[in-house]
Amino acid sequence: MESLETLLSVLRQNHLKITPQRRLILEILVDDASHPTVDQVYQQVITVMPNVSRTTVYNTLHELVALGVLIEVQDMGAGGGRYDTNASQHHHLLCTHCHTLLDIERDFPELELTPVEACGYRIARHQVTFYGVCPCCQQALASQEESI
Amino acid sequence: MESLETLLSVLRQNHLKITPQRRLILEILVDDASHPTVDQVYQQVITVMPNVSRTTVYNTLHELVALGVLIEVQDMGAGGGRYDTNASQHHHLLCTHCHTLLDIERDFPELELTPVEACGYRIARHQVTFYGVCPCCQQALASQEESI
DNA sequence: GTTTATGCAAATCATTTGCATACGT
DNA sequence: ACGTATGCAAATGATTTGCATAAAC
Repeated sequence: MESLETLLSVLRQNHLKITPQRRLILEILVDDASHPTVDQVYQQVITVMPNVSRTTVYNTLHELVALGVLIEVQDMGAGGGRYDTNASQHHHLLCTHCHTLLDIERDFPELELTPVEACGYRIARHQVTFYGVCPCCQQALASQEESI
Repeated sequence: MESLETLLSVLRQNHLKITPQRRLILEILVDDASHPTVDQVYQQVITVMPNVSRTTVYNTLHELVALGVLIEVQDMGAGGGRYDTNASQHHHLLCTHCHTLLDIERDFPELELTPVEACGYRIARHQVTFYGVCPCCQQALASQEESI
């Protein structure tokens, strides 16, 4: 996880202005490891600065993705993309029912494509997503079946 | 890849009616391994049956996903989900610039989470996505830098 | 002082919903 | 005949865009 100072210095290096809104959004992202959606970030933002617009949240998140310090995570089934400040190589475990997303901090260095498989692509990284049902939803599904 | 007959029999087994629209959508999916978007399927559909509505395409794709014969594929950056008839275990190689998506037919059976890592999740499958830049976009990016 | 960011409102794009009609079984 | 699927139009929801004002450098 990046520190707030690291993120701020990335902004400075790229000649982006450090506004109170951006600083707040960065603080939220650093503190929130739960892969928040744009709206979840926005809701946290307006509890502190009620006048910040969604546009600013979108702008800032897009800039951070372009700078490579934020990663966009896909969550099919739940509307809207999610964001992850953890730019280090890590992987995901997704509950296909409630869409809870856990980080898997282990690396899988053995995952390499052969040159033939890579088809000339210059490969930058890889991401593993495990799909399953979390303990909560296992219970919910079990009791659902009982009631049939 | 499933054959058209296999898909039709899945529909029959689930008491879904075989309408001309559904049959056409299935034919298109079987023939198109390029992970089409909903809209790309729709565009192909209306070249043959111009009156088919987007609603019907959405309905059919959702039903096929529910039946497990279609898989929804993530593609961040390009608007709209994409669909993959190849229900077998396989992985993806995505160009982060043009969003071309290739199938990697190799399996990675060594990818297993320890019980501790799985946190009680009942894991059903895993999916590896390699991110990189395709040969086309490598050229485009290189000539872009020259012109600076 | 210059450049960039913000916030608003309107526009856009993908997807969903409600419902009357048409069709497959 | 029955029940489901279709197609339309309208609703929704997320994201993007244009632009005048405000703020950071």
